[in-house]
Amino acid sequence: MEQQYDPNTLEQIARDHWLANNSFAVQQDDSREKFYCLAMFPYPSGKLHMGHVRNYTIADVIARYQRMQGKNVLQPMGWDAFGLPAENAAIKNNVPPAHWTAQNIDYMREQLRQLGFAYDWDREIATCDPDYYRWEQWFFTRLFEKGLAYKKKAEVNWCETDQTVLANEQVVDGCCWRCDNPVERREIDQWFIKITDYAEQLLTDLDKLDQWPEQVRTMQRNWIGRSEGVDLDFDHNGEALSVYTTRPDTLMGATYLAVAPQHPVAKAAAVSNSELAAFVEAQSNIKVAEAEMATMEKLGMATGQFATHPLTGKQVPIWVANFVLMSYGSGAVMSVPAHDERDHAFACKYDLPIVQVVDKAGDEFSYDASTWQDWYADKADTTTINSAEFDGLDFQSAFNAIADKLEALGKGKPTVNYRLRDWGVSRQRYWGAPIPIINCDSCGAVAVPEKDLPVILPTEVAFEGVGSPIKKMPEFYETTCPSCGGDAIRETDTFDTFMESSWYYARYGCAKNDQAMLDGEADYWTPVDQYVGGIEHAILHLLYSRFYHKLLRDEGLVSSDEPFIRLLTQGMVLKDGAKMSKSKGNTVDPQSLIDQYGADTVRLFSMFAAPPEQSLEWSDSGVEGANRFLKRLWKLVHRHLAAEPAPVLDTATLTDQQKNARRKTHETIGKVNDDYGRRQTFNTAIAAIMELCNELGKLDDSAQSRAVMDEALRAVVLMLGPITPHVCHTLWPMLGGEGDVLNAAWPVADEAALTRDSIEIVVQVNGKVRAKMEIAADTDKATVEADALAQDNVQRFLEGVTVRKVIVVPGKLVNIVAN
RNA sequence: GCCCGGAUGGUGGAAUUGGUAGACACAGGAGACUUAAAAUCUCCCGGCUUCACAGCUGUGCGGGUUCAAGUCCCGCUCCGGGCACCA
Repeated sequence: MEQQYDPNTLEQIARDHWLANNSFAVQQDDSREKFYCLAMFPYPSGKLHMGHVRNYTIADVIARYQRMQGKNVLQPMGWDAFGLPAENAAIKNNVPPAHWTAQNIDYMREQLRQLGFAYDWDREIATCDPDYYRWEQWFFTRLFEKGLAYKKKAEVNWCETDQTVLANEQVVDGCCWRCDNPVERREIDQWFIKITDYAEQLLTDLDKLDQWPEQVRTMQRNWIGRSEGVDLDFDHNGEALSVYTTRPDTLMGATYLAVAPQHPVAKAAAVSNSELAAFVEAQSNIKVAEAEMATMEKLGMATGQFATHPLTGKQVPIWVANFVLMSYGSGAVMSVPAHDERDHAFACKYDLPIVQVVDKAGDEFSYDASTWQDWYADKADTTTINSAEFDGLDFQSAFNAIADKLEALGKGKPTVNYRLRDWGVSRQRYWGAPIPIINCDSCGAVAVPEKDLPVILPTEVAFEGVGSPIKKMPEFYETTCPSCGGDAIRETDTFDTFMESSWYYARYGCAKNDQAMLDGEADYWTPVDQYVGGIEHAILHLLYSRFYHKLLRDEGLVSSDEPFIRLLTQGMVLKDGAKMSKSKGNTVDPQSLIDQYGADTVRLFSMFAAPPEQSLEWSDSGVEGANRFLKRLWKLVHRHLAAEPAPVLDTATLTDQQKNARRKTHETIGKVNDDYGRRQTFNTAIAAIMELCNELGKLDDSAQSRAVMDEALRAVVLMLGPITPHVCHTLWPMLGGEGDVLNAAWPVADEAALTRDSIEIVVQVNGKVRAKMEIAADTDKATVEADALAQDNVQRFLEGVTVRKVIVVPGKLVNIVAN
């Protein structure tokens, strides 16, 4: 054994060994329990950043740990290869997105290899590969046939100067990021998938995801936003003007209606009202993003139109309000300024009437229409007033009574509504999977037949200015209708990249199958047992994937209901308290660290610096510390092997020091196992192993001490195996381990080594620690109490006061309450 | 604006079910080894008081519950994630 720890040499040898033995390739094996461990695949942006290193190290540690538990572990890797940055790079560097992407993939694949991740590279996929996206296209045509995909008008950010659609991130302060001209909203035809048909399932199945962080489930629940309310009709010139409300109990307090600027009533009124037309027009210059809508100034204008209240028959004015969303509900709301904060602010601003219809008993609940108070919106312990026949009811009774009345009149019905909107999958961009639809003047939208799939995206393209090259390529879009054979135009929009990332996890199960999207092996591997990725994906990616999995299930392609059994959401990597970014100039390149210290040190630090779910503050000196620990470990093993071989362990003859070291070893095994498996707090597992190593360093060199050391070092190497696989691969055979450490059995704590003769008890007086005492582990409660009271320092604090109560927490502490 | 998190020494963090706040590291200080430096090893290390024993104080801020609160409850502040076309 070399005296010095030399990561560069040993890491290369370990990786060569894994490569030569194809150590991480796996097949279906029904004789063993399967474990599918997956980290969110990267966008091939150029090179790995620290966030990737952290993400993939966490997943690799879990995969290797599960493998040592004897499971058949699949851990694949691939590339989320379509997306906007490739187009930006194409414009900037004049290189086609396909080339840029391929280069990045090659570079990043090599970096992942250097980090020693246990991937089955035979299953690698890149979403820009036609062999991948052909199945996505095929599946879309299936959804189209089932009526789950449809076309409708939807708004986009439009730059008139560049004649192009902009992504939200390309709109800066309401202007185009390239030409700096104001952006406007524009309605265009787009494809949607009916995720709302699955809203209820997506909501109720969250209850099954008991191994997901509660916060993610809460976010998804809120995002889906199920509400129970009533759809009701006001009458507008003989036509029904439908609104949805969750507060039908306040219907008698509805004093006006508010409609979205795009609402037909608003548009119609604007025709003969130039002021209104100008207002509606002016409201179309805001970015298509909810945050923008919520923070902009709430503005409105009267349409001059009136609607008839369904119960009172009174005329109420119809206003256009810029905060009413056309895409939510019917694009119109009834306004009850007395009991809704936003309506109240709006009514005060525009001097609209406010009628209180809900009251609450108690002096603290006095009503003043000029000032908003939170209780106005309460639903608990309230009574209806000013509501004619509906007076004197609580929330639920009023809700039911008014809903029943509306239903009887044929003017409304109870409805369940969702905040969730259908998934818009059209993108007016080049670098994405072409939508497999042909538009024919006589037949309409026709799906590309299976035999003609995939619709291949041309890759040898030049970016001349902005706009998608395929929209200027007749050889791409000129085609014939599969239905009537006449001239037709191919769809030139491409899919949202969430379409690719919503099912890739399943495709890894049968990455090479060119006959089917998914097969039996894919069904064997799915669902993913452990999914690891950034918290920023808590809603969109994870919700779309859950939806897609149910679509795949309903197509008979998988047999499970949910794609990811256990989810670990990792925090971000920070430097100087801020997210690493090129613009801040605070990036750390993992490559130089790997070159300097080796992959094991980088992996060790990533896992040690913080628990996975928290953000991680980068520290160069911390990396050095991780490296120092590995050097110490190497030295500990070297010293052990340089001495006489250890005799057989004889637990009966151990000294107290040896017994303590051995107990520490087995306590550590127990703790580390819990930290890896249940808690997934790898930082505390590493700390415990460090503590053990510090203890072992103090052992003398007697024969039985060497036996204790031998057992302990083997346990340490096994426990560190998942985190620092290269050095453990090297040390394992030196310590007499058989085979590769990556296949070795995970250590199990010896219960017999854990017993203690004496324990330390803390003694408090009035909750403050006054003494600590060492007592026999089997001391009875009365004796513990007596011993505690007898402590000198305890007596000092009991002088002149009376003991009222003594609380004994067995094995932990005694608290003496006195005054 | 709305939804979801977070805040503990000089720094990263630990304290798992309400029971010893600061494990394990980093930085710093002192010492050993060395001609010297690096490396390595040993010791100290929240603040205040104290020769010492020990005491007081302390987990973003203000209240509360409890024998006992970093942990639970109420009200704030600041920081971060998401908000449907960044991925």
